[in-house]
Amino acid sequence: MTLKAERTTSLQSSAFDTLSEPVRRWIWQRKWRSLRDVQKKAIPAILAGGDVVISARTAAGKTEAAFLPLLTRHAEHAGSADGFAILYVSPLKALINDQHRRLESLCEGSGVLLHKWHGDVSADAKIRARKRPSGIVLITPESLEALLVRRGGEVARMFSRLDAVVIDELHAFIGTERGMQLQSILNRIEVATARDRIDRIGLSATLGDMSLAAEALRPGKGASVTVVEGKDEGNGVRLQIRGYLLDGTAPGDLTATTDDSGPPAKPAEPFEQSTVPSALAADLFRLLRGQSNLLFAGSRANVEVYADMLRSMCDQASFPNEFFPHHGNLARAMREEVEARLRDDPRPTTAVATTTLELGIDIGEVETIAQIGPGFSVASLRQRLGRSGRRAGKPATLRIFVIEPPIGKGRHPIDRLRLDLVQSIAMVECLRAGWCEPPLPAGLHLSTLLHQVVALIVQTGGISPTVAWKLLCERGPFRAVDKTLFAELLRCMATPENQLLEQSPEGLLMIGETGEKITESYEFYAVFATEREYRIIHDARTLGTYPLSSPLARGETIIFAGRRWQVIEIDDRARVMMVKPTRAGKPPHFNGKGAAIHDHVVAAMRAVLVSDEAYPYLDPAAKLLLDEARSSHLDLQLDRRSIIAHGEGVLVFPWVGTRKLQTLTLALLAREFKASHLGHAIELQECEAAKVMEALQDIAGSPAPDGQELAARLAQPALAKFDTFLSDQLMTLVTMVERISAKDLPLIAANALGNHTTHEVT
DNA sequence: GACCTGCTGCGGTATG
Repeated sequence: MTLKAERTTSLQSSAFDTLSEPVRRWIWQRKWRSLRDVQKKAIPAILAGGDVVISARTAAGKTEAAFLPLLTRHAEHAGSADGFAILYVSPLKALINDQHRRLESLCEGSGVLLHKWHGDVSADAKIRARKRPSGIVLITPESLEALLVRRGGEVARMFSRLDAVVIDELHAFIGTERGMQLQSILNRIEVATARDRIDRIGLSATLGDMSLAAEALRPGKGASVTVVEGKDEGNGVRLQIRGYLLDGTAPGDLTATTDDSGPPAKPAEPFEQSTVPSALAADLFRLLRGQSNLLFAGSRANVEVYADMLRSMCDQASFPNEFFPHHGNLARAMREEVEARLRDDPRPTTAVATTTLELGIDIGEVETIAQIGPGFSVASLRQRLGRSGRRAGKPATLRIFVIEPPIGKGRHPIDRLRLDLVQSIAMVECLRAGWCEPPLPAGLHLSTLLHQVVALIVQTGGISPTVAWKLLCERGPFRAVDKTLFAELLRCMATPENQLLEQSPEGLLMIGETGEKITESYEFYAVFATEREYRIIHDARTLGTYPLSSPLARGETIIFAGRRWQVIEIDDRARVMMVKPTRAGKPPHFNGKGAAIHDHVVAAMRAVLVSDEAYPYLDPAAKLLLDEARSSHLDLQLDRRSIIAHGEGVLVFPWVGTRKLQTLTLALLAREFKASHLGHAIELQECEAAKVMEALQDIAGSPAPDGQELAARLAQPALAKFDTFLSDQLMTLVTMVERISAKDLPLIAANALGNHTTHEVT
């Protein structure tokens, strides 16, 4: 059979035949042999009309799966200039630039205009698009917000002919402030154009439960969304977990360490960021050098430490460097250099990265993925794994490197349980079982609702409170906010201190003095909070940014952008730090906000400790560490109890996720225990096990509290961007709903009691 | 025990 005949056969699918002539011609020109699985499924679904979620792994052709049928639908209107036809929303400017390149020829062939629209696009290009609105717009949520706020009067004209909205990386929006804003904006567009429903197409990574993505695409009506899932066309997975101890110790020396005489041990301090076991350093160098990889180091500080270490190992061995840091505080130009080298340069390259390289930016194919420690979610483990194994016949390869504290006499039970290793195994097991974290249940999102009220007032010029509530909360995404709470929020916004809004004599909400001020600044459009930062500059080149809250002194040294520097000048007014190269350097310091591990993962950890399953993907050192963990678990009798005496105090293991652990800790603090949460356990100082059991039994047997008292104990810093405008009462309400789970408290306490009877603990 | 993302309209000056 000739090549052409072969292609004719495989392209003669019914899906292909339903596409418009220019779209089919474009596919021929690309010399595609056939449509990908996800495209064949998505085409009929999108041509039928209605909302669709398209889910498949990175690089499975989701973009074309959406645009081939959408352009077919658009064929008869092509060329008209009385409104945009398709709105594509992306969380990243870089992705808009990638997609513009991908769609250019397709749109040209179909006679459809294609507009890029984000902060780096010239005002001129935006004005031209606005004057004769037509075709496709690729835009960010923030630019879309700006368009609605600044050109409120033109919204109806620009979008009245809108056929569909495409949301890329839908999963990245779910459960976030930014996602709430996007849902609200799309709803505002539908209302402004008097359209009941404009079709939405969501492009998403595969989630454990796709109904959540459907609900995120069309809040309240998720059941009406068609979900299209692409078959995984991957080549299998190679997984390994490798164990390491800090230098001077070896795993497997358990007998010498169960001696409980002497003072009770404290858990090992978290490792100094700069401490990398020498065996781990040597293995990373040996396993990664000579090919292209991604090394996820866990934090920006660790990215710098590992990149600096591996670069100096290249130097010492007289090899050219092939390890480069990549994180959010590095200058865009430096990050793009690393991305371009991965994508286009034949030289082997390892990017040492944070989550910056998890999203869909085009970096081509890498051989292996490496990760330091268990990480924080199964979802991100899955995203990372999808970055390798895309070449024919090559499996995805992932190695997790786990560091455990050294063996010492009378180790703390927490250390003896090797929880980082156990968590790594638990996460891999969750991944293998096809589970990953669902997004958090919707919170109140009062910060973003406050923002949307201000934006809506500016967009419309004035609106009645009832209409605003119906639009934003009843029809829009802020479903958890009833009329009473909305009225309280409005009152809070109108106080003399806030002055965000005022009410006209006719009862319309109007913009207040502070409202005017904050909407004048371009900083208004984004709903997520950001830290203020210095720029770090060497020889007129910006290396990146550094938080104002971790100031450095003149003369201090720092590892940054994969090199070592000394601060020579600081300009606080201009917020600039000048640096020069030097030989010494300490790791940089960024402020993390804390991670939350899901209940399901912690339950899986306990299952790993209880079972005697041998996991084939453990290296010998990791096997020994798991043996230690299981022996310790038995030794501490944690198979039969969850409360153990330790020194002068008590340890409680409820085996629940971070949020519930935090809630139980608060409840114990409220009962005057000196409680603090520690890894996956709660430590209570200077108390007896029997007293703790009594308290837990009482909590387990009492009705769930409303959480106000517990929330009042917790610090309530303004976390979300507009929290500073909320009253104490509203802030406490947000804390109750979004940060603790009081309704589960009796169950958590019962869990912590396990199968104890009062006689078991002495 | 963490990470990431985004930005208008104007006035100034330089360049063709």
